[in-house]
Amino acid sequence: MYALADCNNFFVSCERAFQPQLEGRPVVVLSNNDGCVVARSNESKAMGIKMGTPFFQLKSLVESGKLVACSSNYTLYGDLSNRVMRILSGTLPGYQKYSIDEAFFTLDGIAPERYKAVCGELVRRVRRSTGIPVSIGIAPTKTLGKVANHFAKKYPGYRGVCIIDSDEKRLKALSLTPIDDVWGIGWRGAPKLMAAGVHTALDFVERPEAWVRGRMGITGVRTWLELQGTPAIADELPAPRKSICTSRSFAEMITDKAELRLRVSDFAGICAQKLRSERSAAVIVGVFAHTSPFRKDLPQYYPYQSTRLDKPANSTQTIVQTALRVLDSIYRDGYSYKRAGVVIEEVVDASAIQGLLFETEDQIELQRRQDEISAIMDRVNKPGNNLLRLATQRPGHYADGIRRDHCSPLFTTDWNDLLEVS
DNA sequence: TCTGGGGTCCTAGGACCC
DNA sequence: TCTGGGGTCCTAGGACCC
Repeated sequence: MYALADCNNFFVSCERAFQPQLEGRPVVVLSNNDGCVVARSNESKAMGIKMGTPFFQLKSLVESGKLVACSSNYTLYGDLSNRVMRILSGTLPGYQKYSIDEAFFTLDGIAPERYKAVCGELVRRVRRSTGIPVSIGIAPTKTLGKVANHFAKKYPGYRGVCIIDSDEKRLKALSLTPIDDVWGIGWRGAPKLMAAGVHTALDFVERPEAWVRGRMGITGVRTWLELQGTPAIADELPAPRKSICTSRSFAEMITDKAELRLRVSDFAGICAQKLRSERSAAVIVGVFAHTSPFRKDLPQYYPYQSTRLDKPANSTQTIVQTALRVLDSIYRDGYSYKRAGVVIEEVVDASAIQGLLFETEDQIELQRRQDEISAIMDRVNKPGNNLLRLATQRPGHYADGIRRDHCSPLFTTDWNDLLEVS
């Protein structure tokens, strides 16, 4: 059996953990630049506020006190996520992190009659220790675990834990689950299914496999199997990432090449840091820059280009230099850039890099020095600051240039700022 | 005026091989 | 007049997840 633990309204719950006055009030958390809604409390969901709503459409609600809006504070959320996951994985076996706020577990070694008691106690302990409400769904497949989790969240009677462990419960749950709530059925697929008369998860599993295969391919069949109770989604080993991307929208449009180079340097520097933190190296470095798709009155430009390194690397200097070279080749004057990013497209194990056939002593020595400098940067810099940086990078906090007018303090990780001051 | 960021997997079609 | 069959690999785009 699988257990899926999922934090309720996670970003909102993180804000509430340190601002209890937000409890019971309609709250939303906004994306970077206070752009749009990325998390909602139950109260703001009940007001009809949708995921992705642009913040400017909600300003009057906030100004009249009917809604509280928080800028996103990912340093805080990341820290609370670690605390929650530590507690969960200390008790349940088979930990597989799925996202910042949810993880799958297996229940191997726990007697089935104790599932409810063990998970119920865990829900209470996470709440008590971190302030974060979490729900647990238990079922024979991951997709059914998601279904069970929905019920655990929606109905207080479950006290945070819902189990699907019989065919009777499974079919009852599927009949009560709208097809667009099913994990794996996206916003494009759901309308098509509904047009074909499939409105609930039960309608879906009653269709023949060939019907599903023809319309939705192999991924649809997997979801179909999982809903029958047959596992079809593998347990992923914690594989290293295959690509890494650091990108941001800008608070203001950028029309100046020098300014754009500073931003791209920052993004490349963060990519290099991420690579080193997981002992990986980059083979392909790509850069994109976008104009705003919402400004139909301005000329649009969406270039992306990448380049292959002679030898995989993860030093800040190499990644930044390479990214800037790519930027120089795609940059065109006369456009207002709203967003840019650096993408590492091929990630390899840093401990197994092959040397070049005709590499000179000088090249080897240069790389050794760059790696040493990067190692020092990693020791001094903490997530969210770049105290030690290249001259092509911007001074200051990584969040500079990102609008966040409603940001909470770094309640749990304020030592970053203390270090910066010292 | 104002609209996020970071991933994975699958598929179809083209290029290439024999 | 008549023009094969069977593979692999790569890529771009679509779909999905949070």
